[in-house]
Amino acid sequence: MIHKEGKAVVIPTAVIKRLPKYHRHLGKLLKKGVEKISSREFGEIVGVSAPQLRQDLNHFGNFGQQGYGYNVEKLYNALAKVMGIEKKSNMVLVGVGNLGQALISATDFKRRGFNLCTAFDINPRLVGMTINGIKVRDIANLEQYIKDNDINIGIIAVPEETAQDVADKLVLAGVKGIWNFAPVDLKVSKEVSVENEHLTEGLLRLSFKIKGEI
Amino acid sequence: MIHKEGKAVVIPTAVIKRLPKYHRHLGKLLKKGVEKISSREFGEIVGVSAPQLRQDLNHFGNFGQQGYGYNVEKLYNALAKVMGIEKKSNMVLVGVGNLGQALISATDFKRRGFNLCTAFDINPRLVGMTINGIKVRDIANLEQYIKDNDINIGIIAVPEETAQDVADKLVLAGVKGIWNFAPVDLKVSKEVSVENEHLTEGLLRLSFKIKGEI
DNA sequence: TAGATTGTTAATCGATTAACAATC
DNA sequence: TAGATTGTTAATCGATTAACAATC
Repeated sequence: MIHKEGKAVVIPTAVIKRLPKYHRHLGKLLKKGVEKISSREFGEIVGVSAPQLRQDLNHFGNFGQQGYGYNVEKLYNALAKVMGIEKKSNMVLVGVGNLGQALISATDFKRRGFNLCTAFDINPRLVGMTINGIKVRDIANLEQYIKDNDINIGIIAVPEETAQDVADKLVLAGVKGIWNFAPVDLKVSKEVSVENEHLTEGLLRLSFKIKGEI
Repeated sequence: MIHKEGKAVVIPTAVIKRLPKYHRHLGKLLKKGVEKISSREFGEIVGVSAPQLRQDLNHFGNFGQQGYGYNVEKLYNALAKVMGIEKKSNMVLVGVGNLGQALISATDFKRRGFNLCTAFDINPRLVGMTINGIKVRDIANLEQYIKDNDINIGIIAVPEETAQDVADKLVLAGVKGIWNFAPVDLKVSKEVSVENEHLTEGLLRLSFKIKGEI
């Protein structure tokens, strides 16, 4: 629960969805050396209206300054804190197939405060290998590893059929969040958060837009 | 533009977002041999309310029957048609790095009416290879290939820095849609649709949910 | 026919935008 | 101080839910 001036506030889901985009663009501006930006300019960059941007940010605090705008670095750090990425999150990956290997090699989220500690697979040919500095372990050791290494996020990159099973194990071991790439709607106890990457859904939406707009 | 009873209707974006999920679950029900389903039962499965489900579907036609519910197969096919996947879409992939190779090997979207024809890369060590039956070609041939092979979707799996450049080339060659995996907001002419898979954004949302809900 | 469940209108809820006073 | 731009309230817009007549 977020608190603002002592009161508990529920953040609208629509706002939460936009925060990562704000953070990403602030990172780019920071890299470019931009010091300050107005809600109008920044709204244009991220594709939202200026009032919406101000509304969104004001759920978390008053980061701007009248007559000036927003300090890019300050806002960047504030949003990082809001999203809980100033302190790194430890993650494990389950499933070292093609997608799993791609995730091991991905650099984008490492830069954003996430730390992939190890990977697990059921395939004995993969177990023991080290890919891009990440050791692949036997899935039998999943629970113990999670408990011993302060892991709070599990990434699921296994086939559809075993995804729920892996999710159950992750929850049992005590992860707080699951980043799921299997095309399944996982059922987990409601203390655990799930974020689905149902890639094919994006492709179907694209198809709809193309074919529906003739 | 969708037409219903001769009138042009704009479909709310919120509805469009849910269609792929409906389609996926209908496919699963069909496989299970379920013949009919009520909006209440199906709503429970997909996680929306029964009235919302009926509202959503009625944007496209009256697929149900009072006192009976919906015929699973009929609805499945109707939605496939709505999303434009009864006729296969031809796609090309640009960027055969780790993620690109994972996409080449992905089976999920092949089942859903999408046909990956070939891949392109700039790296001479990859050009000429065949991965999982998909030939890797030199990116110099991108435009000609798209024009010659009735390609309407381009998949971008190249690094951030070159993504916009690739998008420009795809648009110039005449694709109608871009499925983008680079963490960039592409700028394209508005006749072309873009669907972004900004994976890290999902992870940041997950982090927010975990850290924000203490 | 009676029971079930849709299709659809009206009511509610939530999210976005407009407007402007506060203030740097 | 004057100009700029925020923070915030009120108005509008869009999406969801409730309710029920239509009908299989």
